[in-house]
Amino acid sequence: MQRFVHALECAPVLAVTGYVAGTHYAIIITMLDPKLVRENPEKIKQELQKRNQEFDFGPFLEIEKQRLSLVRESDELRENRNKVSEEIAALKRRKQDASTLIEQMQGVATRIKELEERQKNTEQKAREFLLALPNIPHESTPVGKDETENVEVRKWGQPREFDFPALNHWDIAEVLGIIDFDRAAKIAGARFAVMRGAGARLERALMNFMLDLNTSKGYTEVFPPILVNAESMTGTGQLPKFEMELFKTADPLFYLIPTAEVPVTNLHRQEILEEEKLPIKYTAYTPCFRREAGSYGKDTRGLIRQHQFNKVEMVKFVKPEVSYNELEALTNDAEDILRKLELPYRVMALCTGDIGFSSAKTYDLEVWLPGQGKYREISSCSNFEDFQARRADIRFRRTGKKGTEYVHTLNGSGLAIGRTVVAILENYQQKDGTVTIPDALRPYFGADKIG
RNA sequence: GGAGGGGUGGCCGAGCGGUUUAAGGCGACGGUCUUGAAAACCGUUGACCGUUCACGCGGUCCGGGAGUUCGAAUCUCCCCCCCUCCGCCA
Repeated sequence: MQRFVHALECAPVLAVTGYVAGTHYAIIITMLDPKLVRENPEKIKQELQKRNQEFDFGPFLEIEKQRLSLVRESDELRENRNKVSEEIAALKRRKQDASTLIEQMQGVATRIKELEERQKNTEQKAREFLLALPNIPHESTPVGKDETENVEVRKWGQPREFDFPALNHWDIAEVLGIIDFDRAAKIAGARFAVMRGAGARLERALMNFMLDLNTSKGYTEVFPPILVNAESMTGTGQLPKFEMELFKTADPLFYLIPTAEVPVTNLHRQEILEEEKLPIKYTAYTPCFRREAGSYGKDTRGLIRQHQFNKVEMVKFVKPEVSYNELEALTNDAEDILRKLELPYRVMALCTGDIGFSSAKTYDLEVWLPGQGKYREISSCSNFEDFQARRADIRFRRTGKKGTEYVHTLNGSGLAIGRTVVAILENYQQKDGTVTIPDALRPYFGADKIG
């Protein structure tokens, strides 16, 4: 029941296959800081144990030792080569014989090539190891083995008391004729829906409502491509591990985004941002596409788990020292949507055993669904710290300081539209089968009820 | 799909095998001059890896990859991206 927005990050850890993006520029594909891992293996190992995952750092450290000595040796040889090449150039300019030096350098060239080959080899191995390491949980992330040990942080709103049996959203929708699952199955397949009439309008009203609310808080609206290349999927961490969760096109190859996080975070891939531009805040509406492989039998009915769904996302690029304040603010912004819609919800701090691969801390927002008598995930707000930024190479420069640092990236749904439709239908259903529309949504919806 | 042009430092732009350790310009920063500013003049001006307590030193980077060579921004091959025109289509 927990997994929705971050289903991707929570898929079982697969073997890393040494994926190499078909790329026209080099991607930095480390995740945790290699130097940090090399120098504090015991500490990292302990931190990752909180996720119930064991890693053997021995082979990695051995490889790194080899790699560094190769780097040193080939750097020295190259230094020598550069110097001698200059001498050769000088001799030739004076029309003197340089054949002895040239002969010497032939051997050096061979040796350098050999070392480069071995260096590349060790780099690849080290990289594979680092790629498989998940992010280190933040100290405030509760330690726990799985979703049963997530911690409820706060609760808002009182679930409504019904004087009639509360229906599931698909039953409500059927009576109203606003969602057509059967015809969706005909034209596409299972896990698709046709929104119709007031249903389609509700979907559209929610998008606009959420985007307007987010932009009023300083988020810049973007409408990005929903097909992206392999580099972008690698930058945010969907590739190589979670390829099975993605839809893709055949020729040419593009990936359909599973969340707006992918194109929006990648907006600044391989950029160095100026300090005064931060924080950068984006909000984006996009359709999202997920294979939902491995979730057979889960939420097969209704709108909860679809191959295609709409979502409004929020993404932030911030300075490291403020990222946890920004996470609280981001979560509050997502909560604000639920409060304005007057939908009861609770906020869960995911425990170390349940947070996503790239996340250091995650809050899930769970909305009350009377039809199921349960709270269900409707938003997931995460701080990735520098984990994604390192991978996607997004840095910033402090004004007046030399050098660069990685930004911290955060994102959260605000909100998943389909699940918001579910929540409205179930929470606002009336005895006569109609559904009233929350006050805040009426200007967007253009009516005060459905039916 | 067809034809052509192009990818060089924050930006513009030269370079087409060895005084390029990437010319020159713009911008930015520091200084001189000035009551202050402008102008002028002088200087500085990236990223990454390794090494060092530090100053520094070394290496790599001219779209990406492979090759030729003692030596590649410069030559060869493959790939990617951008632009222009034609065709086709929304």
